[in-house]
Amino acid sequence: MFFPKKMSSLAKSKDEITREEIIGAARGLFQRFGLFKTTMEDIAKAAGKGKSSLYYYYVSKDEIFNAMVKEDMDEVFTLVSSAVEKAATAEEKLEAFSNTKIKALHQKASLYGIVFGEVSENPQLIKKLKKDYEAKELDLLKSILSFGIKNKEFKKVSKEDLEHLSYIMLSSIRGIEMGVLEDCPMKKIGDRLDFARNLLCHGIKN
Amino acid sequence: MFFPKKMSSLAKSKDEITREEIIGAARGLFQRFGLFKTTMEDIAKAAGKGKSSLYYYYVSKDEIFNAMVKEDMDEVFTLVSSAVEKAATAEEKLEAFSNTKIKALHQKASLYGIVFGEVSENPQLIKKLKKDYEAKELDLLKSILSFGIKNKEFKKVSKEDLEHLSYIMLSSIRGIEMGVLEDCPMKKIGDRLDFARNLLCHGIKN
Amino acid sequence: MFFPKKMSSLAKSKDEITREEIIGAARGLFQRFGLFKTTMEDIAKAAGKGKSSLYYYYVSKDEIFNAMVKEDMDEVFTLVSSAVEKAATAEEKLEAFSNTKIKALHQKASLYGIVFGEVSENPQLIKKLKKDYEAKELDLLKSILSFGIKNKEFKKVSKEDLEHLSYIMLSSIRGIEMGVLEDCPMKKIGDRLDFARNLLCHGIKN
Amino acid sequence: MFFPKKMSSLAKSKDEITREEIIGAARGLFQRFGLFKTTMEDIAKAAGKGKSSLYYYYVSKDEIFNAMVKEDMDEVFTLVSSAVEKAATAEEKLEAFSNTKIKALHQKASLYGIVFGEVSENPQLIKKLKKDYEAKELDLLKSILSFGIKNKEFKKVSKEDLEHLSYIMLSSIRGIEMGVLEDCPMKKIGDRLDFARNLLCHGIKN
DNA sequence: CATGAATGAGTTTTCATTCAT
DNA sequence: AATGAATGAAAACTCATTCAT
Repeated sequence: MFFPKKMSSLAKSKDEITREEIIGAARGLFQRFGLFKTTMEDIAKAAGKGKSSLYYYYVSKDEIFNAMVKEDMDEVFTLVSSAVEKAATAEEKLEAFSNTKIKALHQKASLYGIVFGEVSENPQLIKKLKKDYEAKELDLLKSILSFGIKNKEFKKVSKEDLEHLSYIMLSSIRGIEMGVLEDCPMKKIGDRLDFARNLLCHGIKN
Repeated sequence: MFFPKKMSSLAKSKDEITREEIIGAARGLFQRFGLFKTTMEDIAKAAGKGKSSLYYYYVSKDEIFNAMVKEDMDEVFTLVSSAVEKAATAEEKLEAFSNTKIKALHQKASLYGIVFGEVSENPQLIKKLKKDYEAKELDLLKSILSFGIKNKEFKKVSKEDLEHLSYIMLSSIRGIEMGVLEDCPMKKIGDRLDFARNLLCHGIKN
Repeated sequence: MFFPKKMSSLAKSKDEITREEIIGAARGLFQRFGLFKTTMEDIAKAAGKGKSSLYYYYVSKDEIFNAMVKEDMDEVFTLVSSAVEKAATAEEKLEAFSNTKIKALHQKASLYGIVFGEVSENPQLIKKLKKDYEAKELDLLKSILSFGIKNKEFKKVSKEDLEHLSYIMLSSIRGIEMGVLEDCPMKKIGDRLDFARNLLCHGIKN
Repeated sequence: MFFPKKMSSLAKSKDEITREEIIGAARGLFQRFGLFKTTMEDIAKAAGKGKSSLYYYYVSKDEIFNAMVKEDMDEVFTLVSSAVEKAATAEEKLEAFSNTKIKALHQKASLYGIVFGEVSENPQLIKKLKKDYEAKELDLLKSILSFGIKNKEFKKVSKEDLEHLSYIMLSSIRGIEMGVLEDCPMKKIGDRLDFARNLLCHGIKN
């Protein structure tokens, strides 16, 4: 044979594909109905599989839930950070950050219902996921601010204040994004983020 | 009988007292375990009543939940707005707003689990509650800003921007408050809110 | 009122009656099909109740099972020991012992399937029940033998041998009774026990 | 190929070897957990095979169970009867019988959990196995007694009484052996069997 | 007023078994 | 010869809710 038995890491094994299918089916349900109101029956039906087949791939409903959350978080972060990288100035980077994220969240509204909200059977796992995700976003934000300072776009601030500042920015962005949960139109949320960024820059820009 | 059946609005009828007892018992449970994980059995036990007695006072678990949410929201809002009223300057009012709210939320962490998160059987009701609450907070914030402008503390802004601004402030405050859910110590959250307020004022103060 | 609220210990509360009904319904099933093959559905149907009602009275299937075993054991023992008491001589007492027990077991064949056999979810409990029951039977048997010795019916034996002897007798009786499980007709088992008792009193050696 | 497909009855075909492996793996599980609590998954894992492979060799879980029981019974019986054969006197034969059996059962405690206890899906099969086994033991015992009578070790008895006697002896031995199930130490059970055998030869009456 | 009793309708999960490869 | 994948059928257990008293 020409091909090795172990596929290259890019190709997906059949097992992986099925797992993805299940997660995919679950996502829509979890987003709309939440963890508790979504039943295995629902997921199975949506995935076009037997209920017990789900248990062949995942140990429990909770595991499906957690797997989905992790996947979504990773995806959003990848999108956001690559958009940030492409932007030239710090201000543009900030814009990329909030704009990309808000767009991604639009599709993955689930993340909010999850990130704040329902507690899975294994809350520690979700909490860790959340914490890790936040830490990554925070680092990204800090690096943008540092870049802006080096760049003379922003005022120089103490290391401590940089910490504070980035945290507040992240929180504020999240607070505004929350509107997603309240069916606020994307456009409006985008405007608000722009406004806020603008506002913030007059407080911190050189 | 000497007393009229309909008591004065201040005095509580026995019925009202029992309803409060139930809500009170439910609150602790809902805060700790959420809507779904809290059972009627739990509430009944906590209230020292028979399970079926709860149905004498409330039509369903959902109704208990909604009643509790409303009560908490009202209480927090009353606290916040009276603190705001007492403060002299706009900046002090803003400080009173965030400080009082954060203190109140500390005790009623439930509100966040609820405000974003679990969807009750009757999501419309909770959504309306949320919307009303937000509207009230928004009005309060707008009035503070208006006061500050009239007061010459803040730059004059267009009516439209006032709208935007207040909304963003509210969202940001909420985002920062979110830390409550992540077991962030009160002090730290307070500091962050101070920092943010400060920051904001350099962008909008005269 | 004339009657006290707390009924006399003889009268059964409605709750107790229902519990008995459930146990009664379960008994037939457990005897025929064993612990695992008998489902809560089966028991509920047999008791003329809803499946979930069973859970109102008993925490789990295992609890029903254990309750039944205990009840049966107590009943058999009461029957046996009162029959023994009525008999005059030691040999007659031994006869009463085995005869009464075999008759009782005929109706409660369950006990054997249980006493040796299926392991409930909570094996410790059943094991304790078994041990206690055995200890009571052993005491009874020892007292019969002692009575026979004092009576000059039997040879005097050391205290240690008395212990051994009673244990062996009990085990042998049990071994023979085991035939119940194999659908051996009552009469045959009775005969064998008579034969064995006889044998025990004379030996087979030249 | 040089060798015929059908191997001589001593050599084991690969198929037979695998079947033995499966039975071997199942034995430990069945002994510890019983028929119902042992899953095909467990057996497969223990056998180092895929779950579905078991079905290539055995039609059902029940068949595996029955095959194991049969194997164990045969093994124990072979051990016992060869030990009996080697003994010189009838009394020594009786001793060999009970001692060898008790030692064998120590390792195969399963047999008791099975012989009395769980009912497989196909109870007739197990019942037949049990009956056959019992018949063989009974014959062995009868032959020992006959030998003893011919030998003048034992009193002459009618053919009918011989039947009775051997059955009772078998049952008694089994009853005492039962202690195995209750974690009674081997030594103690051996002592009891000795005591009983002794007793049988002398009687207890004056 | 209050509740003990009862339950229907679900829920997650388990597992022996099948079948295409 | 062997098994990975898939599943139907059932099981134990839960819980909001009803209702007679």
